[in-house]
Amino acid sequence: MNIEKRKRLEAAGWVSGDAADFLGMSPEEARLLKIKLNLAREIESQRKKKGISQTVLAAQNDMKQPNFARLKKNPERVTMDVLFKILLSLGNSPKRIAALF
Amino acid sequence: MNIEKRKRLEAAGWVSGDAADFLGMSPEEARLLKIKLNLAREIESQRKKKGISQTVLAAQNDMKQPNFARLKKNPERVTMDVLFKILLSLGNSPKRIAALF
DNA sequence: TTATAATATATCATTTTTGATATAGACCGT
DNA sequence: ACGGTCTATATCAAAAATGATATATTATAA
Repeated sequence: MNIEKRKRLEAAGWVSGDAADFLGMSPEEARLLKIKLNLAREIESQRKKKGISQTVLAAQNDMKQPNFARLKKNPERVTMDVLFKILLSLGNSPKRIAALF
Repeated sequence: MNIEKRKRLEAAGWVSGDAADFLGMSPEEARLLKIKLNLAREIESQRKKKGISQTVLAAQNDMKQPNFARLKKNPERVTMDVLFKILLSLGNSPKRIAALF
C-alpha cells in the first residue's frame, strides 16, 4: 500500500488489520491483500504443525526471526515473493500454493 | 535476485535471460523466477490479444509505459505483486492466475 | 518516404521492502 | 523466582523495487 495513503488513514484512527484496510485500495489491491493474508496464515499454520520455531524457519529462508515475525503481523507490507518462497521451502508445490488463492 | 550476485555474474559475462540466470539461486528462487516469466508472458499475450498498447495497460495500473516494458524484459526484477495486480486488472481470476504456475 | 504511434532502453530520484540489532514480553520447566 | 526459549515490537541502515523522464528504436499507415 502507498505509504502516504496509510499515513492519512492512520492519522484518522486507522489500525492495520481493520476492515478499513481496504479503504482507498483498488479492487485488485484488496484482493491481493486477502491472498497475502491467506498465505501468511498458512505459513504460520504449517510452521506450528511441524513444530519448528520462527527462528529456524526464518534461518532456512535466510531471514532473521524478527523479520519473519513481521509477515505475520503486517502481511500487507510483505511482497508475495517472500510468502511464496517460504511456502515453497515448507514443501508446498506451486499448485498447493495456488489453492490458497 | 541479489544485486551483488547479479553484478558478479554480469562481470563474468552473464546476460539476463540466460539459463545461467539460475546460477546461485536456491531451488525456490529458481522456481519463483520461472513462474514470474510465465506471468509476464501471459500479460503480454493477453494485452496483444486485446489489442491495447503498453501505454494504455500501464495507465490502467497506475504505471508509465517504460516501467511496464521493464517487466517484459526483466521479470526477475519485478515483484509477483505487480504481475498479479496487472493480471487481475486484465480480468483474470485468482484461479486462472494460479493455473499459470 | 515521412509522420505517427508503439515499444524498448537508459538513467536517476523516490519509495518501499528487507536486513540487522536490541530488547521486551510471554510461556514454559525446574 | 530463575533461566531458557520463543515470539513480538521498535528502530535504523541497506538494498531493491518502482516512478519519472528523456530518448532511441521499431513498426505501421498515409
